[in-house]
Amino acid sequence: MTKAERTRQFIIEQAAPIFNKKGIAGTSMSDIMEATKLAKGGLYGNFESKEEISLEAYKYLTDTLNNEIVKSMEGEATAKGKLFALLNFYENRLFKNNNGGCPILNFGTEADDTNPLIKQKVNESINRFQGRIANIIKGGQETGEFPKTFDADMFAVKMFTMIEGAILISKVQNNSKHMHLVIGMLKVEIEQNSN
Amino acid sequence: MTKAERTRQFIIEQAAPIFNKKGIAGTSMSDIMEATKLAKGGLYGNFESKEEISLEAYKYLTDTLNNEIVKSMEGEATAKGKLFALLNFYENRLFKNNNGGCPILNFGTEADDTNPLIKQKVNESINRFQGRIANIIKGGQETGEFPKTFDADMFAVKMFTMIEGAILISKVQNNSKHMHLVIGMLKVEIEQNSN
DNA sequence: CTTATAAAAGACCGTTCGGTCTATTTTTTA
DNA sequence: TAAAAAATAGACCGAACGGTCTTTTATAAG
Repeated sequence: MTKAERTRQFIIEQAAPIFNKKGIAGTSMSDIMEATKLAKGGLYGNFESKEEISLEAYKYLTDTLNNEIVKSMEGEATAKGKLFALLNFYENRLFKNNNGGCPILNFGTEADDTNPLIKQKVNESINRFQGRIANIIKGGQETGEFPKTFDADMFAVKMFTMIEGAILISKVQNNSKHMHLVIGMLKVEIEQNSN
Repeated sequence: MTKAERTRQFIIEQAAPIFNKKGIAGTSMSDIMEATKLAKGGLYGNFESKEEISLEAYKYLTDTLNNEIVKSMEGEATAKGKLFALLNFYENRLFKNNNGGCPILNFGTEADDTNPLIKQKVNESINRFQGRIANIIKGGQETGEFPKTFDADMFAVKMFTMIEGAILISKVQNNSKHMHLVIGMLKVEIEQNSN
């Protein structure tokens, strides 16, 4: 890893939570200069533009989230165990590290009417996250954990939308009350659909 | 209504969809000048700052949404009829008028880490919308439409979070597929909980 | 250790930002 | 319709914006 590669990665990691909190339009290059303690030359020597940094920041945020999710499900042998681990992860992570919440929610709402490139990336993230949930359920149907009548794709939509909605409410209300309620409801529904 | 009052209202109405699409940070006074065909003096003669316009724009967006919802439920005699009307409203409105989607979602995600005043207003909106759903269900329990075992507050949370999540996905994916799925699931659940 | 190369500093650029203020126009009142 | 009052135009302001470019500093190779 060359010096430039390390610096580039460092900039992305420092900028990511700022973009996630303040948005792309709301984040200035001087915000990133301050966070990284780098001057203009340090930033523009490693990136073409603010837009490029924001795109890399989004990728970094979702990749990190992805890795954390995979890790949280490690060691879970059953489909139900994986789903519960995933739900526990969302329930606990929300206010753990103060990095601005869900990047899909933050970047998605900003980009949908303004930024086609980011919008496309968010679209891919949504498909990946929802697909993961559906695949866990389908896996559970293979092993007989869940009945075939349990609609995996539909439940994935329900789970994903409820979690994102709960993140919105929890962030605005500064507490995890609604997140807890939502996670609780989802767990009940999974239990009810278990063999 | 004086001239100034009319102009003020006109500015709010023209600015509202811009803020809803581009966000507060992403909207400039020149955007509003262009939309209203007014010069600086016309805007600052009626408002203190951009922040004041954005606040009034948010109030206008949510008030309008509120009125449309009330109107959509007019003539519905039953609790179930009201809930279905509300669901149909969300299902149909999403891409009808291209005004940027749900202001609670848009302003909430932007304001949660940056703008305490707007954040507080969004918080109130969430309570109002959720409270309305819960009250409809509780009304239906009074008349015997719904069993007492139907948890009104919990279902209100579920309905609200699923709708907001579906708006996010639908906007990012440029189609109503997920909104239709979510509305369908919610209707099924209401039916299942009907006497 | 010297030298070629790579990376970062920071002065500088034009533009746009939110906002002010006076001159002018429009509206209202008498 | 004339005068007073209210409302808007638009020139102007300093600051901050994203971005460029030359100089300086740090790294890496011989």
